Amino acid sequence: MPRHPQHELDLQLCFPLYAASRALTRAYGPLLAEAGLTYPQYLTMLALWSSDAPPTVGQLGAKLRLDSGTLTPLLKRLEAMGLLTRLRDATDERRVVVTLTEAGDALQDDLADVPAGVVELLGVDLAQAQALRGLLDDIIEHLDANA
Amino acid sequence: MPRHPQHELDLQLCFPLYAASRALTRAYGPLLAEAGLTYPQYLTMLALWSSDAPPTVGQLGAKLRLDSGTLTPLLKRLEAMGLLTRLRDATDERRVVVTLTEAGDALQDDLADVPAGVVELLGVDLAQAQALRGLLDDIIEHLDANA
DNA sequence: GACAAGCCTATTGTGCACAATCAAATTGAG
DNA sequence: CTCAATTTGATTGTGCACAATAGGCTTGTC
Repeated sequence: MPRHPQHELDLQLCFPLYAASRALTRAYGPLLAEAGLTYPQYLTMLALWSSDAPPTVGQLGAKLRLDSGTLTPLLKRLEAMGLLTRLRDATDERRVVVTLTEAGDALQDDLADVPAGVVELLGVDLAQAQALRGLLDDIIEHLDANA
Repeated sequence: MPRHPQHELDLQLCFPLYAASRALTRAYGPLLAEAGLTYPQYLTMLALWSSDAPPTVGQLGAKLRLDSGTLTPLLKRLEAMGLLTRLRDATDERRVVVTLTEAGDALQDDLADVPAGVVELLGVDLAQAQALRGLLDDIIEHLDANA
């Protein structure tokens, strides 16, 4: 046992959060492999599918909380797959606008059945899922505010 | 908006879990940098501090749910820092036993104040923390069981 | 219209995470 | 004892994540 109770708490909170995130990534891996996507790539596509207008790399990064150092190579891979285009904004050449191709948009239909149910995959009921989401959103907001 | 409601759910559950885990890693980063540790290295040290006897790489991996491909280089870095030793088990030379050095054991005192309070860092109260832990543990178990 | 400040993306380097593969050692059946 | 199956850790290769740095673009101010 650790000599310091805070470390015990870390082992009981930080570790489960870390491990659960990786376990979910692993669980999705095989489901997404068919479409040739990794889990971060899938989350990126989700963010794009839920966007009203083609976002810039910066806007996408804000949504996913990822910086350009992570997003740029990831987006280049998705571009190489023909799922999106990366084009400089003509009106502001600092910006790179990410636009779904037809194939990128169509992919959400192919992946419609991938999460046969996240809730079943996670083994929680809807109330637990909502509670979890609420807790996680609060934590994200709190951690980012104090960053 | 996505055309498929499952994708909406993924965005509301998978993404927060993913983002919260990374936000926590980022939050610990500066605190651990003083001691020269990364967040995964810190979790590994926590696991070692809480072990009764020096574990093998495999046992440590089972505890942290990390495979040897991840643990081996991580442990080599901790060994290079003088925090632990990696020695073949004489009775079964397939096994590598990980043993804390005196410095490795002493480090937990240096880091006693690092999580000035995970709970405050996360911005949740104790009841929420326990609820979160319970949910995450269930999810980890469920995901691993169906792996 | 020139210039300083701030914004935005790319690049570089380190360190996980994991799948796939390999090699070595133990175990167990005959 | 012998050999095949299993166990166990290392190695290799791809793909995030992020800090630090650099450089280009725009904007606001004169």
